Amino acid sequence: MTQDPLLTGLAALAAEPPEALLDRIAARWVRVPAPIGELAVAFTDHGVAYVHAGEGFAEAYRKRFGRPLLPAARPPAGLLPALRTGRTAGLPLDLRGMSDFQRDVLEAARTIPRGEVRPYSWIAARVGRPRAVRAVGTALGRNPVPLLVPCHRVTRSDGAVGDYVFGAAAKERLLLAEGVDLDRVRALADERVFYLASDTTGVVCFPTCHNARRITPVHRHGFRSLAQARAAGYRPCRTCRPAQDVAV
DNA sequence: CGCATGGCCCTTA
DNA sequence: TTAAGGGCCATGC
Repeated sequence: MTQDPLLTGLAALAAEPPEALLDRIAARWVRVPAPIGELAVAFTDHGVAYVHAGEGFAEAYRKRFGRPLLPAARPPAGLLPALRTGRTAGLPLDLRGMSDFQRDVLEAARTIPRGEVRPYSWIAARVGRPRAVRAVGTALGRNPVPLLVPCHRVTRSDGAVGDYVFGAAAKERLLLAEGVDLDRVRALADERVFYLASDTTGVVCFPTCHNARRITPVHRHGFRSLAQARAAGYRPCRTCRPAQDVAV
C-alpha cells in the first residue's frame, strides 16, 4: 500500500515524461535591462536565484549551481520594477543552498534603503557576529543576486566605497544614480566625521540616513565615533541603527 | 594623518 | 581535514 504521500509523490515524479521533469528541475532565465547594462537573470519557483552581468552567464550558472537552464518567455513578476526603482524588498529570491551566515548577511543588506549606505561592520553586528567583518565581505562578494540584494550599498567604515562584485566603478555609478552624495561622504571622512547628530533631536545617525540629511546645519554636529557622540549625550537613530547594542 | 599590520571568521580548494 | 585568503577594521607609529 503506497498511501504515503511522499511515496505517491515520488511515483508521480518518476512517471512524468522527461520534458515535464526537466521543466520542474530546471531554472528559467531571461535577459533584462538594468542600470548597469543588460543582465542575465535565472529564477525558479522560489524566486530569483542568480543575476549575472557580462559574458559567460550559462557557464557561470552551471559551475555554481549545476542545474539545467531553460529560456523563459518573460521575466518573473516584479523583477523589472525592482531593478528600475532599486526597491527590491518584496521580490521573492531563491537563496536555497546558501549557508545560514550568508543568508543572514544578504537579508541584512536587503534592509538598506535606496540612497543610503552602511558599513560592512554594521552588517556584521546586525547578524550577531560583530567580529566577522571580513567574512561579511566574502559573503557579499558571493552575492548571487546583486542589485536585488543591494550589496552595493555596503561600504567601508573609512568612507571609501570598497569593492564590488561588478567592480568598484560600477558600485560608485550605482550609488550616485541612487542619490548618494559620495563627494560629501568623502569630504566628511576627510575630516574624520562618520556620524552626524542633531542637537534638536538628540539623535546620531550615519551620514546618509534620511534623518541625518534633514538636520539643519546649525544644529548639526559631526562625530568620529559613536562613543564620542554618546559621550556628548546623543542616542543612536532607530532608523539607521548606528549601534547594534540597542534591542532589536 | 597616512600607511602598515595583526586580528577575525567564514568558505573553499 | 586543514590551511589560506578575502568586497574589512582598529590600532600604532
